[in-house]
Amino acid sequence: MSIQSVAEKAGVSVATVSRVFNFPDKVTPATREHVERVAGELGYLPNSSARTLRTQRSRVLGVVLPTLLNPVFAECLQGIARAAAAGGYAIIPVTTGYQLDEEQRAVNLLLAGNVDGLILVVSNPATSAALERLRGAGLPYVLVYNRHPEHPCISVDSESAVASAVARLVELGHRRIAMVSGTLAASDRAQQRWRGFLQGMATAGLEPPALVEVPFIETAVDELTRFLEAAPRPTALVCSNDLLAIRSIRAAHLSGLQVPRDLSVIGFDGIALGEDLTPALSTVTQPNGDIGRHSVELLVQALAGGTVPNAGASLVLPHAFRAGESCAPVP
Amino acid sequence: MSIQSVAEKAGVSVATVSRVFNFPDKVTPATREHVERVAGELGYLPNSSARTLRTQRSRVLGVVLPTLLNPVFAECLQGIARAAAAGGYAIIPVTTGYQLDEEQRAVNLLLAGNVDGLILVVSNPATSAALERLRGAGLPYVLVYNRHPEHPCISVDSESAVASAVARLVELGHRRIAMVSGTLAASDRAQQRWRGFLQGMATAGLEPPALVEVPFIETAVDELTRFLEAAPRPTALVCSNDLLAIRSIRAAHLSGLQVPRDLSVIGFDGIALGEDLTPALSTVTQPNGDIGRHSVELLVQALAGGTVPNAGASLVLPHAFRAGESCAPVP
DNA sequence: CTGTTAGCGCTTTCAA
DNA sequence: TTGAAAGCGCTAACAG
Repeated sequence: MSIQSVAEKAGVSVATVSRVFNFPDKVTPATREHVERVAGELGYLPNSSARTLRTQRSRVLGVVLPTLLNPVFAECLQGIARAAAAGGYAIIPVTTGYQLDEEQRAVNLLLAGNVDGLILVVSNPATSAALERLRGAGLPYVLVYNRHPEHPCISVDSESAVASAVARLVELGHRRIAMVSGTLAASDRAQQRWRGFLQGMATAGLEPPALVEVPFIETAVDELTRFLEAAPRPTALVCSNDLLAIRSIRAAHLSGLQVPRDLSVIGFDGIALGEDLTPALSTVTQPNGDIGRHSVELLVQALAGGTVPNAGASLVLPHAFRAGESCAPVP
Repeated sequence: MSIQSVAEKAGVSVATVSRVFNFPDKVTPATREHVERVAGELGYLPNSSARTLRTQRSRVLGVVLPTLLNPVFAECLQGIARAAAAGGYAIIPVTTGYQLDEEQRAVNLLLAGNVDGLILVVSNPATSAALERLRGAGLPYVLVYNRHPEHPCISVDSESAVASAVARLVELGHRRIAMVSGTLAASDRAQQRWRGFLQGMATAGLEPPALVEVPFIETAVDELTRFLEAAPRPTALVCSNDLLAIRSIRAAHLSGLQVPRDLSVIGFDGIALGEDLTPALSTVTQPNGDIGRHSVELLVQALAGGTVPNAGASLVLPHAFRAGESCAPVP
């Protein structure tokens, strides 16, 4: 089904058919209706490759994410998908599994794939080769979750978010508070959250706190269990993300500790599922869907204006503390 | 950066450059290396739209899913993404929010988007207009999770899976067992699971059991709470999916019931997160990633052979029961 | 082994 | 308002 066949069947030129689909008002209502009817009968759909080739716009956005297995990113992608659809864009998501080489591969793939722009979360914007390459290519992009002064980023202020989470724990009487995180080196978010933690502890005048770095998510529970069984154990845990918080609660349980009675746990991310858990997860919520939505809007806006989003367009969205039930006063 | 400029700079014809990228062995090693170097210097990447237009193959697969907010589908999509990438395909996912009209819209969008094939979960294959349209279009597709004798489907035998889950509960001494499900009318999976439940109960010679239909996932907990507080309350719940099971446990908690001491709960889906909960979720696991992977492989295989997957290629993958901790004997 | 060339389906001047 | 025609970048005959 090509524009050609529609034109023939309708007895008009291909240019007219094209106009009917692209600039309906540039065509007499009569011919327009006629063409539309014929096109409908033939089940004609404009070929998007041909259109892309001609216009140099694919109306496709690439999305690079670490994984879909963490609901944070699934929620964000959902937000991206909705906003993109609303704006007439399709998306091509690629996951990297937190691996730098996959990050590269993903960007290359998308660069070769004729996407109009890219939304991505990289391990670390300051050092990402993929990001460098992307910037070099001149393709519009927006980072999500990452924060960096030289790139357009949609993020939240993790640092102060974690600091105030610590303050809450301190108010509840906690003094021995530890942080649980994935590998710091692997993620600027983890680093920011750790800094927020240090800052919160310093503000409260508390001891240099412990960091439990959990390199492999699969073994998190084992490591945490070990940590919780060593004395003196903390009375509260601040976790770098909700998945880790959930695993920490599990580890506490395996160590015979009850949350929040014996141990308070705070997560970070605000995944929807946290609210349905028992105890409901106390966490710093990020507007994951909105983060996705804004990234699309920023990109689409720039695309429409023929510009490239720059660092000045960065957005820091509001975070919040969801009280939940996994935090309690020290007895 | 076009093939043309590479050809000129390398002093060869465009055909040669094309061959270097598509059939490297059809070119002298010398020229090949030369062209590759020049292409590298120029940062040349073949334009995929032009290629698609010419070859009529986009190497893109469309994916239609209800939502990414349920980890089942996120896990499946992750499997799809991996397998697709491995096979040299990109994916365009579209979510429908369980809405029939969105299902239509998604299929139309993808049909117009030059995808080579579609992977989809529809509400009900027997009645889906979108599926009908798709079949009419002659585009290769595979259903996932759905089951229907006239379509190629990757699924598990939910019916017997639920039946045997019921049998386990019966072994544990349960007699008053209820099922918790989303709207039956909205999903063939829910219907299959309900049938499995009925069958399991019948086999055990138990009373016509209760069904708690939860139309809106947001209000699930309220409804469940009400149900659990009415007498005589069940001693066990079989839930149509893990999210519902998690909410059921929450509802039990809100009603002052402890799981599994006062109430046993079994889920369905086997989302990874279930293992990290406390109590760990007892559930019927589906190989979500594999379901995705197989759907891609089936599609890619058909695509390679120039055929269309048909109902005969359907796969029923093995399910399993993950014992977890949310089930216990009746005291 | 390499080059020439037609044409995939569409949009977009430019003329009529 | 409509049409003719060029050309987006690539692949695949076909010829050499």
